[in-house]
Amino acid sequence: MNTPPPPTITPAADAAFSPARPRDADTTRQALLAAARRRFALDGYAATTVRVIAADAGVNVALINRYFSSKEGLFEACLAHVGRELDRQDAEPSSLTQIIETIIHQVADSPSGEQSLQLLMLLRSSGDERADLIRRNTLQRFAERMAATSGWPAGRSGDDRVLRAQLAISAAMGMVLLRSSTGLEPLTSATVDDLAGPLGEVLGVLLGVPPGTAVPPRA
Amino acid sequence: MNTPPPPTITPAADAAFSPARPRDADTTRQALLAAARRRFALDGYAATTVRVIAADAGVNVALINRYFSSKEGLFEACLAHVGRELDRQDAEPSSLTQIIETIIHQVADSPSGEQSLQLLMLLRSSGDERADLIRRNTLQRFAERMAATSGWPAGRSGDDRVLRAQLAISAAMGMVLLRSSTGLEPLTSATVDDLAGPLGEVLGVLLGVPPGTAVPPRA
DNA sequence: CCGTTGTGTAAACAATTGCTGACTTGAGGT
DNA sequence: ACCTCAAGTCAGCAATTGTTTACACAACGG
Repeated sequence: MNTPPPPTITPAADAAFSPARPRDADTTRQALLAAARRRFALDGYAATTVRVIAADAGVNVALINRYFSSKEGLFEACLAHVGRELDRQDAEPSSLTQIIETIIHQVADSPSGEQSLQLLMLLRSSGDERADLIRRNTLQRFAERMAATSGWPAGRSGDDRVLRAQLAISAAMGMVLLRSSTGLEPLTSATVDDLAGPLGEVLGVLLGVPPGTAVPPRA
Repeated sequence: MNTPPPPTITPAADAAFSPARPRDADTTRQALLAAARRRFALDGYAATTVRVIAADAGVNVALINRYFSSKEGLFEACLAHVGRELDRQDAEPSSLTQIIETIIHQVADSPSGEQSLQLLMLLRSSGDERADLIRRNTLQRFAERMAATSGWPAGRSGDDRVLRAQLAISAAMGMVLLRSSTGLEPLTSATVDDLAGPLGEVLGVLLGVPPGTAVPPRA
């Protein structure tokens, strides 16, 4: 095959040498998870090879199969991690404007930052049924929590609120994806302050911020 | 390798038998382009194999290399096609609400419809420099045309208008992607009428539809 | 009628993929 | 000190990838 070198944005953690890595299974598991998460999120599942992940983590390839059974297993573990992280993030009930604030920070973060990677992972598919289920469930919980907090007055059906929440999520993820996968300017280089305004308006419109209530123009 | 069968949403055009396909080079070229476009858009570049594309088109694998030099070449051709199609689509200057109408129809179309596939292609990357350039240029033209038509009064810098146009595009593409790659409900099964409302509001906010001017609630 | 040219097919190639087995190596308990 | 077993390495397999090469078939001009 001659697939071009993966679109690696980040040349990977330079784990070229760790003079004497302590033999800790849990540490290497975390290293593999972190490396895999980044690669899967940025390059996609199919374009990511287990050898690259192992190299990023500074670990032997065989350990992926030892600790996660397969490439699929590693992918699922990444997805599960993102799910937990996303749940934890907005565990306590917060106000609508707080949620919007959170999302803005999540997506306006560097396109290759940890926050963005989490959202990107939810767009990546391995074609595996079980992995797709995890992904769908995570998105579903995310959307429903958002819909529950949305500020729509009575008269709007629950389904419509969930739909609008899902649209809000898709808008946020679309932005992150476009920023990370294409070098589109000025979008890619935009700062949080640049994005907070329009993004706040979009989320406000979708989640039903009362017309008067201005979304905080900047962080 | 043991990559699971590609996430093929569509089992592909059942080109199993064409009793006597006329030997027309141009026809097969188009067939390959159409099949490749669908696969690339829905499954991504890396997850799509040339053999599957050829099978979809009902032709031999070697013809891909004959007519497009390589898998990369075929991908570029798909991208170029999308670029032309997108340019053609909004060639004549139209009003802001017309543009919004067009986008709504483009994205609210079936997630695996031709219109949606075009947008999805712009999110797919092969890692090749030249292909990525085509993609970026297409997006750039698209965004700038949209920004030029946006209804913002003076006082807003040009850069901000382009940024907002790019955000509009990313929101639209995010929605299409989420609809096609996850089975998220009710988003995936939503009809044009369901989506036209919220989508119109989002695009209106980003592109500067004057507050009074209600976006047509439905097609 | 035959040959030439363009179109399509088949079989094989080298490279890469995910994965496995047998092996070293190291750390901790007694 | 030694022994044990988990942690890590290495070399290689079987399958799949993109691509190429040599060949078969159909149309068309002479």
